[in-house]
Amino acid sequence: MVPKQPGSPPAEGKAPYSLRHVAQLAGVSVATASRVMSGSSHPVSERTRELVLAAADSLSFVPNRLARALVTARSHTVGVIVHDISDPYFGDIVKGLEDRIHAEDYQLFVANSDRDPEKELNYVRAFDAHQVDAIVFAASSLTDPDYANTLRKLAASFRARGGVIVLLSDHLLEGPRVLFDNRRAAADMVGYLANRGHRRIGYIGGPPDIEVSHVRLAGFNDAVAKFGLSAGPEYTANGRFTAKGGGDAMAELLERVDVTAVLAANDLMAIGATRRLLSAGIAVPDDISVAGLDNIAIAEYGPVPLTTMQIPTYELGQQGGALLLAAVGGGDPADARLTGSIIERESVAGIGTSA
Amino acid sequence: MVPKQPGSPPAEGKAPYSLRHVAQLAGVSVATASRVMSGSSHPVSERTRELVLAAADSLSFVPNRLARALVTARSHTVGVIVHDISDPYFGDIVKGLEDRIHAEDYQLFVANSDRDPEKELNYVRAFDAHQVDAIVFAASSLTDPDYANTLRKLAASFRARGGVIVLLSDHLLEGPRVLFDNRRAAADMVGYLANRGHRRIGYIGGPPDIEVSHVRLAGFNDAVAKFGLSAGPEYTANGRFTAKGGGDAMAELLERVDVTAVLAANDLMAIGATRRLLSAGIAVPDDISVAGLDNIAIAEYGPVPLTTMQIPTYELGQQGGALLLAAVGGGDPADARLTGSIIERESVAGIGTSA
DNA sequence: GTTCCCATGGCAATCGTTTACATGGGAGAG
DNA sequence: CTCTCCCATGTAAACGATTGCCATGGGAAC
Repeated sequence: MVPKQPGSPPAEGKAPYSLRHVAQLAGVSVATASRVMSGSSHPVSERTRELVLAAADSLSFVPNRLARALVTARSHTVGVIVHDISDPYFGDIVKGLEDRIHAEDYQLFVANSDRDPEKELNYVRAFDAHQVDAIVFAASSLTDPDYANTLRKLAASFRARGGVIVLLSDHLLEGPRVLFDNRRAAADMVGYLANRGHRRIGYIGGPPDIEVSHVRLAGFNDAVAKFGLSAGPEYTANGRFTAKGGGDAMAELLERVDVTAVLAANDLMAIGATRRLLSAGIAVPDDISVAGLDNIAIAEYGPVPLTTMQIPTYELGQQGGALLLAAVGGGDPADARLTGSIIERESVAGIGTSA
Repeated sequence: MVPKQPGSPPAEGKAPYSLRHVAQLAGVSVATASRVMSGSSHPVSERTRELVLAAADSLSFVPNRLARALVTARSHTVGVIVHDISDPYFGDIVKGLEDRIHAEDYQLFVANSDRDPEKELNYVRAFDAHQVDAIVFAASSLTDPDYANTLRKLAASFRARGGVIVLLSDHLLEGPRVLFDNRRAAADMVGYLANRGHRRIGYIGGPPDIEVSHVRLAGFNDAVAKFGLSAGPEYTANGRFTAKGGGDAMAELLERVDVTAVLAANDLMAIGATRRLLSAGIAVPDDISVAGLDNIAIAEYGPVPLTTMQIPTYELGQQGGALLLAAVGGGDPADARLTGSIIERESVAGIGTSA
């Protein structure tokens, strides 16, 4: 490694200017320059400060955060692991997270796990190697048993280093979490329908082997009990989480019971159900009301603009960021629980009221 | 700073184990341990290598990439600046980019500019400070003049350091780029309609002050000329880039000319146009065919499943990643130009053919 | 048995910061 | 006019890796 002349012009491939150049130009020591640039609490006279600032400015000095991270053991970076960043659900979360932490001058690494356990573990290792201050798991943990063990070990060693882990969904790891209450979301939506006079409400659920199906069904049942609605297994039908799945389930329901409203486990199914009703000559919402959950982008543009529940994905990310910042700062923040808000469009009508 | 006993148990908040620990456990020097762990070309005997590897493994050693970056002047990180990561257009790009660079062990920083010049510049500075090896601008540059100047300066100093800049859209900066050919996309879509027998094709354009409107209109005109279609200003109408804008423009067009097909500058406008036709009792595609551009998620679920053109966003990101890797490796990669592919759904019918 | 070479490994400088500790000097108190 | 004390600054040791250069030593060649 060839020794570098202090004061020499910056070489290609190296940082254009370092603190040494700034210090030299300002006629002070590197330590003093550092204290000015990093906003240290160590006192520096006003005159010197200005000298340094002027020097830094004239060189367009950009401090090397990696060097700083090396000594402070804080990189001011955060890594987030999502299943698929092209999915707006995660995109929104990431946006909320990024907005929040950027306000405190943190940078965000993004990783796509593609739901592959091996890939996800590698990202955790990579984040660890890059000394991130925190890792955010935006999605639920996977079910592979080897993965669970390895992840626990990695998490432990990451934490030993001072790393923070935040969870935005159900997860096998411990740590500060912020969760969306799916059960309550479904219940609230049924409550909304009940408040508008509906007593016979059907439920179109997703595949039984997916966690969120269960949770939302439970919420549906909660509300059925709470409001004393017509109940029974004949009021629910299942299908895949697609428009077609929703349509088929709707058809099934139609044969069994006489409902005035239907709640679908997600918007795609709600849209499918709406289609099916319309093509059977049943008016939505005049004959049957349809409500969804999730408020995906399509919801507004389906056959009938869909009344549904917005999942606060942006807030999920934002709250996650807040938790993370608190924890990195040494605090022990409490978990957060978020609820959705109902988006009223045109697929739900009232019964026996003017609404 | 209290001097650290080599071999002492790792302290809270510090890297659990460093190369020193590994070296010590393996009974070799730090230099040798480094050579093994980093895959250096410097020869190390097989026996020693195994010793080191075993030691590293037993300590679950994770090399500190920041320290490495400091000396090698390569951080193995990349920053991408998008307008809005919750927009699937950018989400797809980021996914393609991330997938590509992850294969070479690079990590990706993501930043949301929100189309704010000041914010964008700050991100560039932050990325620079974090020593990213490359910055990817996923969107077009903004128009603020101060921004342009400052950005040029920042880019120059970033490059002086050895940084690479890649552009995924029209941009004031120079550098390797990969572009989606909007002009050709529009032309291809018109060609598709012409090939199915349409001679009188209308164009619903976006606001004149938006660059992409112009480019797509130019493509439309290219094809009109090439295929000798009915031409004239009466065949085009403009509106805002929304469903309503498309509907209004469609109505305008309807009053002026008698067309058998319409191309809209984007899918939202195409959907709006379709709605308007349908509510005027004009069948789509039987009376008039409608085609869009972009293939947004809604395209499939509108009043009539829309035939449109898919923008290869994922590939845009992927190619960007490839260019970046080549450039970081010291190469001078050629620009790339991508074209879309037509997604045939149900909004276009043939004329005088069986199709 | 001597010389030489090359494979292997260690020493130490270095990347760009931060920060504990040392130091000098001026102001205020006595 | 001294003696403190504190403010401002500097010196130098880290942080955890990489790598140029040198040292060593065993085997091959003579």
